Amino acid sequence: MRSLHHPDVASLDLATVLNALADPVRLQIVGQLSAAGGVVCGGFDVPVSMSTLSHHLKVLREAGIIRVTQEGSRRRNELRLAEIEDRYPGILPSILGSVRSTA
Amino acid sequence: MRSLHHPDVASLDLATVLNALADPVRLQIVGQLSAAGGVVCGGFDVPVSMSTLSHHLKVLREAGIIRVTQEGSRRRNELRLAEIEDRYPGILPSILGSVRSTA
DNA sequence: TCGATATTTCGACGATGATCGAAAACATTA
DNA sequence: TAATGTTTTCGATCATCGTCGAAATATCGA
Repeated sequence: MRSLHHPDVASLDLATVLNALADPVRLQIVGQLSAAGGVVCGGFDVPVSMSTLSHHLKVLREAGIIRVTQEGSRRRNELRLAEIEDRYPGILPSILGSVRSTA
Repeated sequence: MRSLHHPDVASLDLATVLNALADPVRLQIVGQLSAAGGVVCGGFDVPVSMSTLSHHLKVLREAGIIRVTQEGSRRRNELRLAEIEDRYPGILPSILGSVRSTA
């Protein structure tokens, strides 16, 4: 398979990161990833088609928020929690906290 | 003058708030508001025209991030720091911290 | 009231984005 | 290799967004 590109932490852009999180569906996705410990694959509970979900996961990956790894015939998505915390301290935890209390 | 609408804290939407912050120019604006203690009016240092700046301020206001008050012939813009902190704890401080260290 | 200053609104334009279904690509197993 | 299940890509559509200049609105001072 074609290797997936994950931006280095140092090259992350704050506006890009925030933009990736500024969508209801993507907030659901990161919320579910956070709740499931980042182990969920394609079993997200989102109100969009599979192709649209794939698009959102790509946005999150290219923004540096999630890491995608092949696992058999599926793909595992996990939050890059520690890395983003290193670059933008506090942002992801506070958003995840609000996501979980709101959704 | 027509009274400016400011959404109540309880009616804020997380995706809307994040979307309002997910723009380079608007990040500059909130960064300057934070640095100036939220007292700056139309004297922002941004690389866009006056009408575009006005548009960005409207987006921030309608998202609930800033409060705009008339002050003579000018308008004062200030961050709704405490209110947003009450609704979404940690988000704005962490973003402001990253904005100031990046910009 | 008139003029100057500050800000917003009004089109308009080009770019980006969310969405879908269908088709293609990939990985596993028979 | 063929069949199956999972995910992505493609092409298209419709909506939203950032930007500008010009015109309109609002406020203050002479």
